[in-house]
Order: sequence, then structure tokens, then C-alpha cells
Amino acid sequence: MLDRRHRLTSATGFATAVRRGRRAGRRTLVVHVHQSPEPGPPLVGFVVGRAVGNAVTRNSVKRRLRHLARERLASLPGSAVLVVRALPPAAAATYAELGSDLDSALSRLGAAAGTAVPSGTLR
RNA sequence: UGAGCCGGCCGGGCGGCCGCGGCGAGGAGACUCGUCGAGGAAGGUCCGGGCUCCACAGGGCAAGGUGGUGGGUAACACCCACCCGGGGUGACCCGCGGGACAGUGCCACAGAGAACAGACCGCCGUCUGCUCCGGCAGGCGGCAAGGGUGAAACGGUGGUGUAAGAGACCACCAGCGUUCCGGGUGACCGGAACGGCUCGGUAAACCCCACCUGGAGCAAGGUCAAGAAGAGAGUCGGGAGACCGGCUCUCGCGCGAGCGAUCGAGGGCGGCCCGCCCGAGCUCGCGGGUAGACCGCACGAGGCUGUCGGCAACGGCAGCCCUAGAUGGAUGGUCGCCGACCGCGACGCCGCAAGGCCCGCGGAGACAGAACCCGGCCUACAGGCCGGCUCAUCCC
Repeated sequence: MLDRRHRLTSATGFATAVRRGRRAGRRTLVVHVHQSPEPGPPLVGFVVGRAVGNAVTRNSVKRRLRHLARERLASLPGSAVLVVRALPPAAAATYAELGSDLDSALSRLGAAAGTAVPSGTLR
């Protein structure tokens, strides 16, 4: 799971990443990546709306995405802001499906050497 | 053994790898170690409280809630016990359970008639006409006993009575009212006498009666930090005056429109009116911005065990325990094994058989995530466990 330092917590951070950042969509999720001008560690945030499910499934999807993002944190460049938005099919997807969708979306944006990091092998 | 009633409880377990939040310790720090970390409903937000701020002259009229009795409780619309009515052979269950002689409204369909009811068929008397002398038809009048309709037809059964009938009268029964006796804290129950003789339902229709009810909510509220020129009022000083300066208090985004300083906008006193108090800003539309840290905040109507009182809900006493506290929101992710459930298949074992044991494969594994905290209610829930009781049948 993600450390507190790598969490995106401000509303403006979300807004600029979603509006200014580059975007790649897959079946279960949409990924936004924005290079912040401020130096700092890479930040990750998640958007899981009510359409995904009730509070239990939303929490579950969020926790899985946090674990997946943590395993790919080292491949992100410094000061990158990553926002993962979950779509309704994410509620029924398995951990491996979410992982491969995240990998392919990240490699499409060239933001990560995601292809070299198979699921679960980092650390 | 079968069928059923009631109550309580659990809500998979173990392990590997990788993680997150709070607290404590160590360390200059990175970090390391230890420890704790979702529910029976955490849910809906329907009641009741604690806590916080505001208000706390009053009167009248409205509004909302509760509704058998007694207890429990901080309180309740909750819980317990009992009463009454209804259902069940029974365990037990159900009841939004005050009032229908204060008033108003509504009772569909069917039916002649549905609320001081009602002559359709029918029964009876009388008059007229006809007559095959049995009666028939029509007019006038009496009758609620019988038929039929209905959820309900203005007490029931038997008799007296009568032209035929009728609580018109009589006996018994049911019901209502009054008085008295006994029991119970009480709702109420049991009994006796007398009375007029009989009166529909609906109050989750208006209504009447009794009792209760301040407003807003943890984004409550408080402390600190940050912050821009100002605006208004009061008061003091200077000045001929416009005005200037000091102190105190209140307010604070921009644009547009409207109302307003004693003939007073607006606010408070639950909603309205009267009345009282405070009073200089207020209202509406469009557009935009912000919501940082800490406290509140987790020791509480707290939990567990024992004992005593009580039918019980619950309460008293003693001992032990401290048990989530996030704020883009921790309490987990993933893999394996085991145990329980369902389906299919086969070697073997038990059994007359239905079937059971064992093994393998596949499937399913619910409802649902704390956000100030408690007590309830309601709703959702795969599967499983335990206890008590009733009825039927069989055996001793």
C-alpha cells in the first residue's frame, strides 16, 4: 500500500493532473499523468466514483489500485503526478486484469518502463 | 421419530510473501522494534438522550407527537410483566388497544329498504265486482312472523296473545346502564339487585379528551496562525464649516437590482397575531473564491465475571479490563492448505433397501465499511451452532 508521502491529497493537484496531464483509457480504468514543475516525489491519487459500486466495492477497488500503484512507483519519473480513475467494470475485474490494464496504459503514455515490471515481482 | 413454537449466538480458521494508520520506545535522520486496528447491522437517518452554541417577558391562536394498566430507564414512539379483544388442539402469535348518547361526514355492489330504515314476494281484515261456490281480481287499511339480498336487515329461544302480528306481555339467555359486595397498586375480574326493554360500523375521516414538545447541530463549538484597503456606529479632541485625528465595538469577495435609520430595514422570543427586547444594515439574482493546524476526540448511561434483590425488563455491590480513531479518508493485497455446503463420477466398506462412509473433480461462500458518542426501532443477510417448550406416534 502507498506511503502517505506518495499520496496526492489536494483538490488542485487532482484538477491539474486530470485537465493538463496526458491520458490513456483502458476497459477498467483511465490513467492521467502530469509532469509537475515542482520537484518532489511522484504522487498518486485515485478517483472511484459512485458508479463503480457501493462503499465496500469502492474501498476494495481503491485498495487494489493502491497496491498496484505502489509496485510501479519506482518506475515513475520524479515529480510525476499520476491519477487513476476507475470505471464501473473495475468492480468485477481481478487483480491481474487491473494490473495489466494499468501497465498497458502507463506504457502507452511512456511514463514508465511498465513492460519490464510484471505484476508482483517488484520487491 | 415426525411436525411445529420461542429465545440466544457465530458470521470461516491457519500459514507464507508484500503493505497501511494510531500510540509507545530507540535513533541526528533515513528508519527499526513493540503493540492495537470495523459490524451485527458500522446501513436507513425514523425516534430518544448526552455534549456544544443561541434563546429563555408574557398572552392568545394554530402545529406536531403520544394513547389499555403497572413497572424499567438518562430518556423514548423502546423493553418487561399483566389486562382486554381476536386466532391456534397446543407451545404461542397478532392488535396505530382513549372517545362513535359533543357534532359533522362516509358506508361501494346487491337489495323493496342501510340509520329516528324498509311493504318486493308474503300474511290478515274489510268493501266492490265476478264466480264453475273452491275462490279470483281490484280499492282501502293492518302486520316486520316467513322468503329473498347483503359484511351488516334494529336482540335469541320457547310461550301468552291476536284478524294476522309485534318486548305488546311472560320465562330463560345475551347485551347495555345504575347501585352495592368481594379481589387486585391498577387496567380489570367475579357476584347480587334493579331498570328501561335493545341502541350498526368507521376516529390509519374531520373532530373531542388527556399528556408531552425551545431552535440548530461536531462543517456544533473553541484556541492559534494567516490576511486587504476599508465601511458604519458610539465617544473624545481640534475646526466657523466641509472635515481631520485618537480610542472602543461591529462588519468584511465582485457586479447588478431593490428596501432602509426613529414615520426604522432586519433580527431574537419555535409557526402566526398582539406585545417585549436588540437594532444599521438587509434581501434577491448572476459569477467567483476559501474551508490551514490543534482541541472537541474516545473512560463511556463502558465491557466481562461473580453475588444479591426482582416473575421479568432492570438495578445494587465486589473484583478485573482499557478495547479503532482515519480526514483523497488506515483497519489491507495476493497465494496456498484445512474444515463445513451443493452437484457429478468411480474402486472399496457398511446396510435387505433407501442411503451412509471414504476418494477425485467442479461450483458457491451472504448482507455490508466506523467518521462526536450512546439507548432503541426499521431494513438487508449465504450458511451454521446451541438451549427451552408444544403436539402426534412408538417403546419402556
